[in-house]
Amino acid sequence: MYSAKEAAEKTGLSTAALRYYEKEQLLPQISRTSQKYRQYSDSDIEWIKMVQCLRRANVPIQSVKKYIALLVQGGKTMEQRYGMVQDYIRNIQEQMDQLHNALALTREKSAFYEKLLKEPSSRDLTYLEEWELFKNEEGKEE
Amino acid sequence: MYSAKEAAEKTGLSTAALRYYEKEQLLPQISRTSQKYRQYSDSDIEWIKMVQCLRRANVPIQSVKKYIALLVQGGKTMEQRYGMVQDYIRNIQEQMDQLHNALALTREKSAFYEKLLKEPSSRDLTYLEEWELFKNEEGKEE
DNA sequence: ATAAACTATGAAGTGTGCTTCAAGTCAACA
DNA sequence: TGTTGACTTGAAGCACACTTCATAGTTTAT
Repeated sequence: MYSAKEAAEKTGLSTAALRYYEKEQLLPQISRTSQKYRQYSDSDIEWIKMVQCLRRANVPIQSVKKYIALLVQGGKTMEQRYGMVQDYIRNIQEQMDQLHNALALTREKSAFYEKLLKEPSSRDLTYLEEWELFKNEEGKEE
Repeated sequence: MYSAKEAAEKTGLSTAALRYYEKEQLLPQISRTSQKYRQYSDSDIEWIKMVQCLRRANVPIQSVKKYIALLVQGGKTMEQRYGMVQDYIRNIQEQMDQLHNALALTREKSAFYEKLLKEPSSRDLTYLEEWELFKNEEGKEE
């Protein structure tokens, strides 16, 4: 069993965030010592890590809450949960697509700068000139 | 040249968002018709799309603003901009890692549900049982 | 035994990124 | 001519995800 502080250290969340998650019902019942202090079990920590994993994929707290509510309701909600998980997967894939595009753009920019930084003459480019040059570079790729 | 509404349609942003971006100095000077209405050029639209690309990669507005301010200052800030782009790249890669993890988790969950949904007996699982089963499944993967 | 450190609670505050509102101007059509 | 409809502005409002604060009780170390 872990204290609030230990749980925070183990998960990388603040104790305030852990309390917030609990209040928002993203966590199962966290047991208490002598009716006062929270005690996080290993299983609680695991659960929190799962929530964190979803949160890092930008799943809204309300959605996680809904998923967990269904989970607690048990087996009869399995189809619904399956549906939610499918939505998560689609959403994550879409985000990866966007990141993929942004990575391509920034890598092109990076390569562009690397090239220009080798030519001292390019130091006097105005932003309009740079923009035009960059757009031409982009065009070349395909 | 495009009106506010047309620019909004072309970019998928609202006219209010376009004005907000302009106010926050994420866009170059947008020209005006007869001292009043905005006119977006093709080049403006391109610029907006670049901003959108960065925004979709969760680059904060203040960071885009800073990058653009450097860009306008010209060639002498090229190293700084190069540095910013490197940071963007690292950040995007980190986000992709997180999404990768979340995708793995959700795909496992999905596969788990697909298996369970084939067995009518599993309909009566409590969430604790499901959780245990799922954690065991996870362990198996490696 | 008392200070330092930790925990509790509810309520209020914060930062980000827009959206919505209020109040007015401008252009075009019926 | 007047009434839509698109545009303008600044200001206020909102959703989200926490964080911080004020206040108070508990535990631990010296």
